[in-house]
Amino acid sequence: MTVVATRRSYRQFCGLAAALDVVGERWTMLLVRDLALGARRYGELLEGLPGIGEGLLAQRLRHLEAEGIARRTFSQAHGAVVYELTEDGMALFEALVPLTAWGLKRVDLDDDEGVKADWLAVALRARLDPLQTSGVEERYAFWVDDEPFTIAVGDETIAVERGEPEDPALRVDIDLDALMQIGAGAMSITEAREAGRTTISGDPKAISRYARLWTGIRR
Amino acid sequence: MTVVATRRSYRQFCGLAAALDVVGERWTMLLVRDLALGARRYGELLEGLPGIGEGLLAQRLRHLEAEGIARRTFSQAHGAVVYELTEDGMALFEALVPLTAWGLKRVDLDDDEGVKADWLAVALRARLDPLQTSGVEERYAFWVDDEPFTIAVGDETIAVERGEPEDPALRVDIDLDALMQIGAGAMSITEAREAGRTTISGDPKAISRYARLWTGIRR
DNA sequence: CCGCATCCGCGTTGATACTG
DNA sequence: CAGTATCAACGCGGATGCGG
Repeated sequence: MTVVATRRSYRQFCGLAAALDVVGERWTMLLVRDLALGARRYGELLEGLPGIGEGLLAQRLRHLEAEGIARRTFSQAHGAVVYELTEDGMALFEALVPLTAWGLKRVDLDDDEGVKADWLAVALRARLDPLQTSGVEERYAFWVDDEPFTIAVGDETIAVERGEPEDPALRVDIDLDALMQIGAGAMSITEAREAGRTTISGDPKAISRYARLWTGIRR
Repeated sequence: MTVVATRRSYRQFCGLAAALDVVGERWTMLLVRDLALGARRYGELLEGLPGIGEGLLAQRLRHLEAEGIARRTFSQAHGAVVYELTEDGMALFEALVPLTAWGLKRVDLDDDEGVKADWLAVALRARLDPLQTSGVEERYAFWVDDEPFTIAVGDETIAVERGEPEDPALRVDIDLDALMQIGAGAMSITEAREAGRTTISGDPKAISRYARLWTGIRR
């Protein structure tokens, strides 16, 4: 018979240790990252985490469910079972953004094996500062190659999702390689613009509000 | 001979994955946390991370060194080799603060009787610097909610134990939540005082000696 | 004692095969 | 497609050893 799974715990009276007791094991935080961009099916998650064992993914999902971080629901849109973050799971993702920003400096540009637009959306979110929002509720269309993303801005909140927004206040187009180089600090936005790698179109005031969101980027 | 250790990597173009490639393995983030409180000796780190294998600690330290997160130096003050964070290591610690804050909500306040108090004593001890002792032998009463601790100070020695001291030189009162927030950097001691979350009473000179013991804490 | 290196037993992980 | 079962390989924790 199976023995009771004695989860390994740091058992320290500390917020960081408590967080790591819950999401410190391999793949768990990346799973939260993938779910942060929207509801995902089991197969989509597998695809987004190359190298994870199938059994391990099932185990991690059950754990996130038990901890109230993710939720298993039936999606009309997908016509199938999907996993999505709870409110607390979203709060966790927000808490991971600074760590993501720190790690961005260490991304290996020459290792584009397995580049995915989704991961860039996360990187995108890590570079936008919710405190710079103007309070205006609006959405920006952000196209990376032929992949559309929505940047939804509200009062001190920013969400980045896959898909095209309705009624966008502006539209940004950029190719994947340029975005990678900008994110890693290897190219400035101005250089990308001059090289025709990116364009912005829309209401100038919206562009001004949008530009203010960016942090830690060479203009 | 042993084979070259092929470090396991997520190999994803993503800031979070890159960060976890560096500090995602077991104990590593907690090690950064402990180093963030000031330079520490090998033995002190071992004491602050109960359960870590001794060999593993050495391995993690070498890794943090190679990644430019920690530095191995000789400390005049300690009279021994110590490890300390680099500037980039400090930036990493800052990036962990929101995750710590998220995890604080999950710290089990109603943990089994002794466990809570024992870990509290360890956490307390980790933030006091024996080298800052004045040489005066005295004891401080440290009350967390309704739980009394004794901080016994001698000549470059500090011991923290459960229970109420005889003849204390001063008395500190603080509520558990405030103490954890201070430890996580989410609150300064001054803020806690102004909010009436903590009080110190006793001989002003003893208070001055006591205050000097604290390291790596926002006042 | 302190600061590690080495070895061993076991739990966790990764890849493949299998089932409804 | 959404998982489960199985097993080999790896990471980890504990004990031991060893020079300073």
